[in-house]
Amino acid sequence: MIRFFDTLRGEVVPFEPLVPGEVRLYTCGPTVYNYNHIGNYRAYVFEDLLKRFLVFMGYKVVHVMNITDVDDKIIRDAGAKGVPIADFVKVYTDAFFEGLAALRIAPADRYPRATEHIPDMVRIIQGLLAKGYAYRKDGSIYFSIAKFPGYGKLSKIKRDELKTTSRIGARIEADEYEKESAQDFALWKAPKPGEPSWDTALGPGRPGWHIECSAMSSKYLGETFDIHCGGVDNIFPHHENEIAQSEAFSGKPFVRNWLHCHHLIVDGEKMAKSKGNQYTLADLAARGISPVALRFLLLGTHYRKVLNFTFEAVDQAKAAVQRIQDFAYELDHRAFPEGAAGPDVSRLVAESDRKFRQGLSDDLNIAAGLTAAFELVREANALIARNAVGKADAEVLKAALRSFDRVLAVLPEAKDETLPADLAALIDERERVRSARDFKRADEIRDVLLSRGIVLEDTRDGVRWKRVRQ
RNA sequence: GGCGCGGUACCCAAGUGGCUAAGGGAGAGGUCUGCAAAACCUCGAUUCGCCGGUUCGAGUCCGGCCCGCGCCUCCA
Repeated sequence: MIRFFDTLRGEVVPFEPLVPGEVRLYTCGPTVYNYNHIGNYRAYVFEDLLKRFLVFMGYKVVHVMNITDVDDKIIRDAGAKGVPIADFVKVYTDAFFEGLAALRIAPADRYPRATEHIPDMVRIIQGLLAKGYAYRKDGSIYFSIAKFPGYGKLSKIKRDELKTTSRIGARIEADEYEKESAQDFALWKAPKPGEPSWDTALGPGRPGWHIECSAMSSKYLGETFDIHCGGVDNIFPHHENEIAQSEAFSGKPFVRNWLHCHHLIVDGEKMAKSKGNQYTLADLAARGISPVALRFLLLGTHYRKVLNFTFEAVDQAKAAVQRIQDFAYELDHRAFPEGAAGPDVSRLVAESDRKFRQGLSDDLNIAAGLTAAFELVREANALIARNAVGKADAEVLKAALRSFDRVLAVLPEAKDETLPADLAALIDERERVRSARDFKRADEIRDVLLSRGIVLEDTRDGVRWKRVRQ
């Protein structure tokens, strides 16, 4: 049985999708006004783990992730640069998708854009007006949270405390706003000069932030769907407001399971532009950090815990990934004796598979999952060292490792990589001088290859090479 | 002030009442090797932020305290 922590209920609960065997998943995507930093990607990697695990467990997953391509910051920053919004947004949207691919995040089924769903949002806002949940004020339309009794149920905030419990220094004076209540939020914003505006049945203007997710999730996943994810910072106000809008409009429960990922900090401190620790993938690439090592690092801390990013932890993640990759390499390249699969390997594979499933089924306990995966690696290596693994065993182990990797996604994609001719020639030369016992020259060649990212291993079956990332 | 997460070996990180406190990294010793690499074997917390309490028994439950971090109107 799979169990997840549900933010709304505040406890770990059995996971039961609305339609057996199928999971409808909505994950909050980026607002494309800047390059994503590793904190953003932590959330996406967590969602990838969730989705890959569900697929691994046999579910069909329909995954939708929004792209917010109109909002205050986009308008502000595009304006400051003097760039058309469409061009401005494209740069960061493209970078976002590159980042997903680099981190081996399995693509969603759809990436709906806010600007392409204005009519869907208008329809919901019209409905909310008709039902009395929304009101007009100076060309804008607001949602009245007083009309929605369940307001605050996700974030555990009591409506009457909202006014007084705001962070010190950030209190909101009701009269600064043109709303009936300071806590009401905008569904539709009146047009302003220089801002994008749509002419709709509501009048001219642009959508508020929250309404897009209500519109696009219900359009593609239904008015009630299984899982909605995001960072903890989205709990309030974003997801709280989504619930209010969606449930007020449809009269049905919006989401069955809310999963929120905690934040990433760097060297024990919150990321901040002023601290210069808001790393992007490009920043890390410039330091020679491979995306797969980063993926493993982001994956390795349970999603409901704060992840402390350090460069030491990156090195450790890299070493751990290397261990798994080396094991796969061994299975692919070692000359195993002929023979049928033996009971030791079968038992090992069955046991680690059981632990892997059981671990991740427990609210995505990734540590338990990784323990199972490393158990397979360690025990199989021990059997190999004792010469107890035949060809058929190796195939069974390979299949098991590939199976885990459907979730972890850290193994090299394609093999059969060919070595540049000059490097291949060097390896041949080294073999010649080695048999002539000219070890000085042999070691020189090894150093040359290492500087090109190639490690040589002399085995009983001959020399072999592999690539290492710096 | 409200809501929430966490303090377990040098580092990362499981474990939520009971066999010898997972796993990974780093480290030490050994096997193998021309030397390496990889792999394997061995070692590594009498102890789980601190103080009380409950219990035959607590890292695990209860109370108190200390420390770190996050969210509280648009930041994943």
